[in-house]
Amino acid sequence: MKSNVSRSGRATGRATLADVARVAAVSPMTASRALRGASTVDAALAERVTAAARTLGYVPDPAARALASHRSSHVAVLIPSLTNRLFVELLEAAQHTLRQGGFQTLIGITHYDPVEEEQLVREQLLHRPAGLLLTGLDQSKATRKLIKSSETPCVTMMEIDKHAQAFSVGFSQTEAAAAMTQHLLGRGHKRIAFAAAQLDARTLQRLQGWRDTLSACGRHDARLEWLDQAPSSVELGARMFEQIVAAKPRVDAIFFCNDDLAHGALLHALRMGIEVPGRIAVAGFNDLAESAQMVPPLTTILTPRTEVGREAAQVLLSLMNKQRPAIANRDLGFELVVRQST
Amino acid sequence: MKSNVSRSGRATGRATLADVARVAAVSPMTASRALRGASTVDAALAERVTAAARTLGYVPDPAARALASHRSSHVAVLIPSLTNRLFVELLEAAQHTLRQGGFQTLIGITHYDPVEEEQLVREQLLHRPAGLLLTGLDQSKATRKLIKSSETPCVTMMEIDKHAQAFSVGFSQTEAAAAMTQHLLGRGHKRIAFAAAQLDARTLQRLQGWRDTLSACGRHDARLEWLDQAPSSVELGARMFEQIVAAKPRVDAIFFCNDDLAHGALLHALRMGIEVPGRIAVAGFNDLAESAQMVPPLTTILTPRTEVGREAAQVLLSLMNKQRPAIANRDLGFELVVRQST
DNA sequence: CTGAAAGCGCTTACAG
DNA sequence: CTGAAAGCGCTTACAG
Repeated sequence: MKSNVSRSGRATGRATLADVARVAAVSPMTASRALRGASTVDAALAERVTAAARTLGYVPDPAARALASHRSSHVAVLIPSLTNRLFVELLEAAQHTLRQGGFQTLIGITHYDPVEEEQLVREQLLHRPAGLLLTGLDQSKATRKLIKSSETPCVTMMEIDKHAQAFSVGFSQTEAAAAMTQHLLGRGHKRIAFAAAQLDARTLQRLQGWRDTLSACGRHDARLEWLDQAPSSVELGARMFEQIVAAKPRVDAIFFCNDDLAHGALLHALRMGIEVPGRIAVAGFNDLAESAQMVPPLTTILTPRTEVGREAAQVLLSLMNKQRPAIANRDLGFELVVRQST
Repeated sequence: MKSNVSRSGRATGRATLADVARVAAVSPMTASRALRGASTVDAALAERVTAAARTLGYVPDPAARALASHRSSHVAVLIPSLTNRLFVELLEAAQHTLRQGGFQTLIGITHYDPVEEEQLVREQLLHRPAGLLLTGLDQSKATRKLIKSSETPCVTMMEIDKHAQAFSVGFSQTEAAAAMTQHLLGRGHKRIAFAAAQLDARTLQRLQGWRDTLSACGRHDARLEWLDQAPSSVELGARMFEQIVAAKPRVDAIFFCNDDLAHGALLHALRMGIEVPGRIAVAGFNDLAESAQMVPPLTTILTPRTEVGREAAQVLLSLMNKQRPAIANRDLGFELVVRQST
């Protein structure tokens, strides 16, 4: 069969669409259409084409396709960080689903910075990605405009766009934080602090959920907002715990904006011999793998990041396939996981 | 300036090389060469070309370049897993360096399986990546052949290829494990177990380092090899710790093949009220961020994964630039970090 | 050192 | 429903 494959000076030796067409005795156009599953092709011809492609081991050249169609088989996934495991799991799920759909995943790290995000989107757009997966809804105006004018399908992950300006898959960060705060109140805690790092948009939404819930029952105290712009880490959680305990001795519960910080707090409590939850309760957010193993096991919010990554990729897949998804904004919810730390 | 940009029916509106050439009053070939930094171009002409490109905001079309040159601006990075943070840090460092070199990073997950790796390499090669970054040295014969015959530059990460069949950047897993075992012996521990999960090539090399060191002083006992093929996790570490303590009460130190397992062990010791290192010592491997925060802080091996990712990308960058790196195999070493758990 | 020609392998746009 | 022509925007290979 190799003899059917053209081999001019600059060719690669791989079977081309022209080879397939020749073997199937149709024009390259018909072969192209048949291989892309166009319904306008006669069934018998399509059959011959796919058979020929199979025999020749034909694989379309992505570069040629991209050049002619102005669309690649790459999807760019932009996440804030790879240090936070939340985003790693998001990326992993998205990558898996995209691969099954026949797309390659390009990664970009925004470092939680809308300006860097804009820069990355600009770069990616030059490569004409088939689609874009972004994290959160805090894109700059320029970013949105770039995407819109490029007509590149785009889905955002982790938050819900209530105004439905974009396709989004996520859950309500505010409601999740409110649910945790409500749980702490239900446990009888009176002075509930909120400790957060990084202070990205989602963290601030969690702060809002905590504020709203406590305000509603007259328990909000702005002095119990413990905010630090530094990146989140186990070590920072330990430090925050120590500071809060020292500065606000009457605080009886701390709601950390994520599990990493809460892990640090639990470990430091162990080190200082402070009883959790007896003396002070500790809650987290995300439910990372370690949280159930902590001493004591951590009460937290289970966030559906794997489902978010998968669903977002699925929605993007249908958009890239020129189909409008039924729901522009998918709310995947969250789950309060009560363990022994509260 | 927009008026200089060609706009036929199918064009994108972006400035093309032909536009640049026209403005610079040279041929497209000279423009092409000048923009790629070819030294064979007259300095004055090159200057005119770059000026024209700047004025027009010219950006080369990656698809066209790939189609004509059979080489894309993508580098595929294949790692075993995104669950193990070691590889995430490796990926992050490589991605960062590649981006600075003007390349985009495509990710592929092998799930520790040479067959899946082969499949991924095959797929990636169809897209004609500019280069390949692989993890470890346990590629299948077919994988090596595919890469070789495609003439794609390739660098492996994490291990050192002593036989120099490939370009590699890493360190000796065996020696690192030997150093830890030696440390435990030096602390006076007599019955040192080795507990491992996943059992990939690198884990087995660590096992070997432990075996060799103990055999050398007549202390090797095969019954103290606690091996489990399951993926590594904090939870599994806790379970292994419990099992070893129950089954082998005279074991006075456990060397876990990675920090995740060791974290689980330390947490479980806390839960069971077993004193570490008094009753039994615990050591890990990798030095993840949490290790210093554990109770007690974990003794472990600091592995240079960030440096490995960066250096490997750097070596690949020079290979893609047709330069041979000075050293085919870079040994980046490791560091024994002694804390309170041993 | 520079350039005219041809080609990479597809798809768009238009006819029929 | 099918196809001949042209084109996407670069680079290779060859001349000069």
